[in-house]
Amino acid sequence: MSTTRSRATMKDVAAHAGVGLATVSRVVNGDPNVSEHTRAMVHAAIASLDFQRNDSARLLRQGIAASIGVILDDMADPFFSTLNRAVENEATARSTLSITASSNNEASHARELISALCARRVDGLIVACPRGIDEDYLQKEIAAGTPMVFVDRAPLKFDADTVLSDNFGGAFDGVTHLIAHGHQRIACLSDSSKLYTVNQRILGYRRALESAGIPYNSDWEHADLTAGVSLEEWLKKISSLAADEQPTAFFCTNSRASVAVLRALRNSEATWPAILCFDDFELADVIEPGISVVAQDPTAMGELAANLLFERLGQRSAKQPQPDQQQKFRNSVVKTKLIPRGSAEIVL
Amino acid sequence: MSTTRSRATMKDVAAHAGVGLATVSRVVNGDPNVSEHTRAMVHAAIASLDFQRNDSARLLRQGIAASIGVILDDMADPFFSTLNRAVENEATARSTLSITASSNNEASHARELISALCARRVDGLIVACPRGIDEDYLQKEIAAGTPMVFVDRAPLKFDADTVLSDNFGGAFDGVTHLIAHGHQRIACLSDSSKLYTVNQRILGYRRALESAGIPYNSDWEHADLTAGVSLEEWLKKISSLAADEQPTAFFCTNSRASVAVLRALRNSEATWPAILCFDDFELADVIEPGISVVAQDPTAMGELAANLLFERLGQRSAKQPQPDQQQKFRNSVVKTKLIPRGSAEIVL
DNA sequence: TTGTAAGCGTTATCAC
DNA sequence: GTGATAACGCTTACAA
Repeated sequence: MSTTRSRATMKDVAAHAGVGLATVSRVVNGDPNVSEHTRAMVHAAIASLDFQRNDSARLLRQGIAASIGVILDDMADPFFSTLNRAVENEATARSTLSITASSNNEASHARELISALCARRVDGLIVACPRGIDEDYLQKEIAAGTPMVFVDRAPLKFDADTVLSDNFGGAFDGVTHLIAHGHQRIACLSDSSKLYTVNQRILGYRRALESAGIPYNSDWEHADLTAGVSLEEWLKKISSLAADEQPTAFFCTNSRASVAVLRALRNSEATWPAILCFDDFELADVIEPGISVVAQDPTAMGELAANLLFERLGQRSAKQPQPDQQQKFRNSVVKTKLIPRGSAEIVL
Repeated sequence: MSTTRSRATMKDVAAHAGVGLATVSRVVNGDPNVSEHTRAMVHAAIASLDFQRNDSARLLRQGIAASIGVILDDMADPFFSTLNRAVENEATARSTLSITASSNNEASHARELISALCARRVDGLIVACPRGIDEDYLQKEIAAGTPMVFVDRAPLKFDADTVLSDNFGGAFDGVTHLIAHGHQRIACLSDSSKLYTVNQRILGYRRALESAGIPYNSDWEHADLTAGVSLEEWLKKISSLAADEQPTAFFCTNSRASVAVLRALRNSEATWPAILCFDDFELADVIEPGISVVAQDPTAMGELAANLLFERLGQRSAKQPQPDQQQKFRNSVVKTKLIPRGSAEIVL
């Protein structure tokens, strides 16, 4: 009952039970080749010493970590936390620990996290890699034996396993949906055009306009809510246009943009245009009118990524397979889904 | 450039550089007692072999993990993800890895996670412990040498370090705020009354009524949105009352309840009562009217918990301190903050 | 069935 | 300065 200085080891258990170290190990691991008697002795010793096997020592010996790293932008973002949850589930199902870290989408921070996890010899990594990260470094770690699956964004300089959303297609379909509801003047509002995903969605937006034969107007593409013309100013500018010059619909390319736009509209006098947002968010159906969205499927993405990673881990531990087999990377694209809730189906 | 079978070890580096193993260790750890020449040789070998120190081996030897575990209900919940982020920051500042896991607020799952992390000998744990968890087990692990700090909810059977929100006080102040705005008939809507936090808030609600001399009406306390009378039915029942019998204000005791209530109101014909929600949420200010909330401070909670834990870890590694000093647990209560946004300031 | 001993990749304590 | 060598706590041949 007194404060134990430190946890009991197998050696302690062995001594206490008057048996050899290996026997304790056998008992702990359920090896059948132990007599009933000794097994009982060992169990008694284990109980009386509150022994619990030290997994890090075991794993060191076995040369595996039984853990994977998951590096995403921000766990507070529902998209990433849902994706992470899916990975966590897959990992748990394989008795593997998933170690999560938020990079804040900063290249240097992500690199540090990856480095820290590789130093601990995690078996593999699932990474949403920030723009500008040192890709040579990533490649080096992969070559050194830590497989990585990239989610949401792919590295630019080299081929790898990837799981991405259908950003382009989703945006295309969404904007086409707006067009189908009679909109011709459609604005495109983005958080930061520097993000890969946002960029793809902008391209999808442009292509949809193009396909419908609608002229492109660069004034309607507000690319960065933080720099240049602020969203409020932009809204004011738009409102001051003649009625038949104003956009009748807004396409928001990510949830940050969506929130900013909704907040700005809420605080302005402007009549609400039709709105379609890329990425679903809680309460989207509670706002009046319900916000129509192009929903991603982070759960599917997480599952796919995890399965891909564990497949790699499996074939790594197997006898060296055909050397070129190793190089075949898989690139999955997960479909998005348009969810109409009213806001995009308005005809002005 | 060929696929390295496995990562280089210090032994490999030593051989490659033609020096002893210990020397490599010295170089890697920046020990000054190494000649310039050998240092250069070793660095060359390290570079050519792409050597990276195996931290798990190092940590095993040093008997520490340089990592802590964080077990919370659900990382997708903004309250917990924000709390976790604060812990993560504190840990990073101490070169410590924080390993996060979601218990889903299930006792058995939480126990498994705690067990898995203790088996890996994390240095300590920050836990939001689910109701019904085996507290004897927790106590055993703590006694065995893994300090734990409990956040959001405290264990019932034993004393420990805790960091809690001022659930009672926050609810009391919130409901008092409603009363100050002329409300007398105030309903209290909860997700599940089985949650400790929700219970405290319900008690705060009752006490506020009592303090104001307002009679308590058990019909207005809808304790469980999932069981018994569904929220929709309850709303209908309430609406059918005479106008001067209906509650004029709703107090929602957690964010799940808030969302459910807002959604139900949105889909009903009822005129909106005054609304006050415990726990802030994104878009609370975008909904019309802006939702007033009693905001918690998960960042402060995470910081406090982490600091408490690291303090314990510090005094553990120090020479055995006064044995009774060890037993003084700290119980912090973090204040909440009332944020009026309009919904609670309505006078019907 | 059981014990001894050699690792896993480090760090730490010695000698030299 | 430098290099053996013994830990750390475990698994796993290999003997007995």
